Amino acid sequence: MIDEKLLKPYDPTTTEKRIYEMWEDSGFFNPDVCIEKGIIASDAKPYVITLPPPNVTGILHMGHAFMLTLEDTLIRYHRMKGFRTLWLPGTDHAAIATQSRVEKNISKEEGKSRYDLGREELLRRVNEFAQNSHDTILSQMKIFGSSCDWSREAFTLDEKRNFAVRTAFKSMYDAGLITRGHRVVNWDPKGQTTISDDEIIYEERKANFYTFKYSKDFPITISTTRPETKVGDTAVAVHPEDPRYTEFVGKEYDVVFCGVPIHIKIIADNSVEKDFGTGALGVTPAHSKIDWEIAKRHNLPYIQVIDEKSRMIVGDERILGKKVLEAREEIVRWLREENLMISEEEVSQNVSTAERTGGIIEPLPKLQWFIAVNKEFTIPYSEINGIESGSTITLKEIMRKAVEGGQIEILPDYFSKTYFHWIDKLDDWCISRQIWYGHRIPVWYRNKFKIKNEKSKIENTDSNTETYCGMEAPEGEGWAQDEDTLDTWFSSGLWTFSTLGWPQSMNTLTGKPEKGSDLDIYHPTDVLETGYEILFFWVARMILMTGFHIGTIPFKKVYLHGTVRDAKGRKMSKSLNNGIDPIDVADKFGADAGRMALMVGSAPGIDTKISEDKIKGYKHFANKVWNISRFVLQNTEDFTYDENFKNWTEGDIKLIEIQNTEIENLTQELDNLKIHIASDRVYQYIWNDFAAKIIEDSKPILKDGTIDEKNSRAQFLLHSLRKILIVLHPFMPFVTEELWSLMPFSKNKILMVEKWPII
RNA sequence: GCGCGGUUAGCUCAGUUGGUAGAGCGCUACAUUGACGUUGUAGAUGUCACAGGUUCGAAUCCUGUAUCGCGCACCA
Repeated sequence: MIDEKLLKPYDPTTTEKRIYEMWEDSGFFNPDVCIEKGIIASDAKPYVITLPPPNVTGILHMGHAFMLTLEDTLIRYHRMKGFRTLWLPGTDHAAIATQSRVEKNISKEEGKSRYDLGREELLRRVNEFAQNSHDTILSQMKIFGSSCDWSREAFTLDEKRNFAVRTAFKSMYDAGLITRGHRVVNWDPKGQTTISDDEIIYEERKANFYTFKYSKDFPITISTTRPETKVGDTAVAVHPEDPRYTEFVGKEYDVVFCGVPIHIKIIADNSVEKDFGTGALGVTPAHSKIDWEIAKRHNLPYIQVIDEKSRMIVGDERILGKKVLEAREEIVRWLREENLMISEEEVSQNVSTAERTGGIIEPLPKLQWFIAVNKEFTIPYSEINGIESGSTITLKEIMRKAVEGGQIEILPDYFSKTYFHWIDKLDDWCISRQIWYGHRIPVWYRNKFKIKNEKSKIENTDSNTETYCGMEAPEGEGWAQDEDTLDTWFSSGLWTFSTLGWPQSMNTLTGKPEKGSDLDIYHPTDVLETGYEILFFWVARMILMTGFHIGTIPFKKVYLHGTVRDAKGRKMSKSLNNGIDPIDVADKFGADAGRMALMVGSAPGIDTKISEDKIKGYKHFANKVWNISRFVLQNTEDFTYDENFKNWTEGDIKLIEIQNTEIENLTQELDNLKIHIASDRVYQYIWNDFAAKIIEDSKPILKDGTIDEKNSRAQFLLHSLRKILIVLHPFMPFVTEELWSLMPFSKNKILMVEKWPII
């Protein structure tokens, strides 16, 4: 008898939740359980994906749904192929992103800042928010069918990961790769923290380009878009071979610039372009990275004239205490009044803004922690091609060699060029942040160390300051821990191995993981599937961290998916209100339909457009599969499914061959990570070949055929349906699992762990 | 400035070593009360951005141009 469910159209909403709970109860998301229960062989090859942990900043969006779909499809496929398949889930504390989000809420609702609340209370609020986000995110992931091993779930800020972070920091500190130093860094006045170069977003804006002289008697004209910084100038740099200026090189001048006495030395430096502006550059060492470098080369002093709140800290009532933009106007007015202004020109320029807060970056000299990417060290153990154990290398070389040597393959491959290009230009990574939510820097100071955020000009590493880096606070009186926290990408960089038991599972003698530990079995992981926008932030940092700490690679393949856009190709955003909520999609069309709509035709690296029409099409498809199943069952009621049936007609043998080729091709495409083609292929076969042709042709055979013909065709339909449900399952897990449970050939087994057809 | 992509049917996009152009959606006509509210069959629409070159043969390889986009840097 046919189950009554099948007589009605497929209804995903009443099905999907029940199916997910059944999977979860089975325990088969955990590869170790699969081995225990004999589902997979105990010596099966592992297949591992570590989930890029979603930020606990709110809810999942369509991009997350895309990521989950691609990964779940790969995971389900490999699980069915008999791999020891692990999909390790987790969430990311996302330091600045989360804290600034909560700060924004607090400011809006209570009008308070983080300093009003204090460190402890703010952290309490952030943790509460993070917990809520986490819970929402997990339930959303389940709605999309994600078959992760929840027993191994991790959080970038939990205790185990904190232990890993402290361990990692200390060993990089001991190797001399993490250092503290005074440099011009990217200061975000809005977020009140430094950020790394990669967290800057450039916005093109119009600006005035002023050309002027410091004073009437000053011999050289200079240009700038930021006159307010000129009160901090200590030199004018010209090109050594610029005949216009050679006579002045080496001379020094004292001038009073808008009430501020400044001392300017004329220097010659190769970095100055003769043809830009006047060919002379006013050097402001404290507020420009380039100028800082020039100043270092020429032993020039630097004078900080802007503070952490973007206010002037020098001058008289005209500029002192004023915001930089106001001060700029004052100085421009003064230049005009004094007839020092030569010209004003409107130019478009890139303004540096902070990714998370939108604040305009103010370069400031600050004492911060850095990871030195160009500094040589000895790597004790290495499995990376081209890097010998015990050789002297740099972190940059680890990042380069791991990809260059072919151990890590990036898809699409042209992104490796972008990757190398980025490495070439890479500078030291500033890892300290003046925010409270995150991993506290495991360093303690005593004696002359002054807590930051005082309005002191420069904190320094005096010889009187004792510095201690360790896993725990040092013994003795008077130690104070560094107030700062680490860049969130520091902990994410450890993600593939910190989630698998590092560092506890490392054997310190061999430098390798203990035999039989998770780290030993499941690392390196197979595929890192993530968005191309975090290639540098995350992918590169994981390669760096894994190479340094365990001498190997974090993953073998990097699959970079594109950005999910709306039907018109616009990014989905709150302000445009063009976002599609993946949960609404699951409600309205079913998660299966949403998954297919995201996958089909979405090649790696290419942005993908999604519309309700496309999703609707795949809801129809789910129902089509439902109806195919009903047809097959209804028309084979007089026959019993025979697993070992041999008496095929010649016509059916041909169809089986075609079908086998089809499955072979599908398998190959999945193995080659061509998910966008594989998903379309399975759709094409089921609808156009199987439903439209084979089923139509079966009607007369089943009605008027000979006994043998009828028998063969009925068995073929049943066998085909079985295979169709299996090969469609990784893509559309819910509807296929539900149908499977209604089939005569399912034998009460779960489709999720059924064997992929071997041909 | 350095680097990387895209340009194929009305729309969204495939096209895997060079061999007479593909899919979905949409459109047109016909059929169908049906396993299918969500069906089937047939059909139309392409100088594969443009111009050269290599080749027996180019959407595919090379050179150049246009145009859209992305990354990095500069931003005195």
